[in-house]
Amino acid sequence: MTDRKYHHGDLKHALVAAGLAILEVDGLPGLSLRACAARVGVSHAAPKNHFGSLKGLITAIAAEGFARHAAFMRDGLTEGASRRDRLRAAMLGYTRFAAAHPHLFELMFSPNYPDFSDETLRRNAADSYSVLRDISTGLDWDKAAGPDGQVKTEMMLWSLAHGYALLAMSGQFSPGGATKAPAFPIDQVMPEFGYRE
Amino acid sequence: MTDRKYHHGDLKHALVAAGLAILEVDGLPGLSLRACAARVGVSHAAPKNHFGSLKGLITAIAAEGFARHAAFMRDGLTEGASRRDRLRAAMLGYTRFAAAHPHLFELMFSPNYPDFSDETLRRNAADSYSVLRDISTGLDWDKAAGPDGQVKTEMMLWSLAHGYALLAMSGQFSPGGATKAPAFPIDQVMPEFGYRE
DNA sequence: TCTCCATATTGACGATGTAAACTTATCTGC
DNA sequence: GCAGATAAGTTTACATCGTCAATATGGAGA
Repeated sequence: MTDRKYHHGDLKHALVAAGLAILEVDGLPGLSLRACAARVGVSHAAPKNHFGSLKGLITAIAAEGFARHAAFMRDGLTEGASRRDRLRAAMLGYTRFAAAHPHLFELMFSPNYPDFSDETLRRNAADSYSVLRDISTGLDWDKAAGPDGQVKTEMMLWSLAHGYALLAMSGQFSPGGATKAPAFPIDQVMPEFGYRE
Repeated sequence: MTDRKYHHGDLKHALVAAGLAILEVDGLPGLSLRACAARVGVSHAAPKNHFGSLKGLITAIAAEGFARHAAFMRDGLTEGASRRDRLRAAMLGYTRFAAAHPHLFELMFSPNYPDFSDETLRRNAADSYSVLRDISTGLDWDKAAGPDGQVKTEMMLWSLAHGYALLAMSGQFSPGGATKAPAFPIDQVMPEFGYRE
């Protein structure tokens, strides 16, 4: 059992971890199959056996990203808090995740990179979406009338969080420079709702 | 004066036009310096003289994209209509542009590709933003109190439009498939405002 | 122990962005 | 009108990337 085995043992997870680490440091342009393989200490063609192509690896990374995204949002939700506070906490979690991991966030929602028909990716993305969905049930606002009010409320909250996250990320809310934080966090840019407890 | 001149004459604009055309057909992955050069009928290194690098060409394409984006939004704004209608028209214009030119829209807001410190890009983006800004002045809603109410209103509207556009574009609002249109257009997912005419 | 097969390696190919050296046409000053 | 300067395009070359085919390795089951 040498330090450098021919069979890695858990190359699949190791490559995803390497990809996540590369994203944090070099961003999307630095993410390549060869770079991930090199970081794990494996030949450049090894990833092909586990993920068919670059798209496959990126899809796996995106799936892991959605899992972390959901966990990030759930982190601020203490069960006892009011509905109002929990909704705000989830929205803040959404945007804070994007600010903390901008490149991963961009990869997750980039129409080109991941394969959105992948089963685990769909499941993790749906789970992440369900955090906002669960909290937004029964919110009262002017568009929430009729059988589609729930869907419309979800669409609005998700759009708001997603748009804010991306625009803040690309520096559009801070004309002085992309590194500066936006003037107001998202909970100061949300409409008020009536909360049926 | 042959048909095939050594000096193209207007290569800079021709390359941007070629890039836009390639985007419509092949999307972002098909956009490359060499592909644009080939489409114009010029050697693969010719673009280097006008744009320093791929980032330079992409920045020019994004700037043109913002100009078209602003025009798209302004198209629905008839001067006589009510403020309420104009706001809705601008929001619909925002999302419809993204639906009509998804790859260009993605390029415009991708944090990696364009150089957001470029002067014309900043100017065109600011002009595009000003369409929403102008319409949203003086809207009454619960967060619009105080000296920052105007900024918060702009941030909310922009975030809402942008998030909706991106999520709809990547098929997140239509679980059946990315090609299907979302169930509700954005004007049915917006909060109501008080309008000070 | 022997065989099968998933796993990893090596080498190669075409495509891409970029750089440097070179060529061609247009412009400028006389 | 002409000669040098300069802008605009070409050619060649190189490193890197994703992908493929052929090969090597070692563990699992008989």
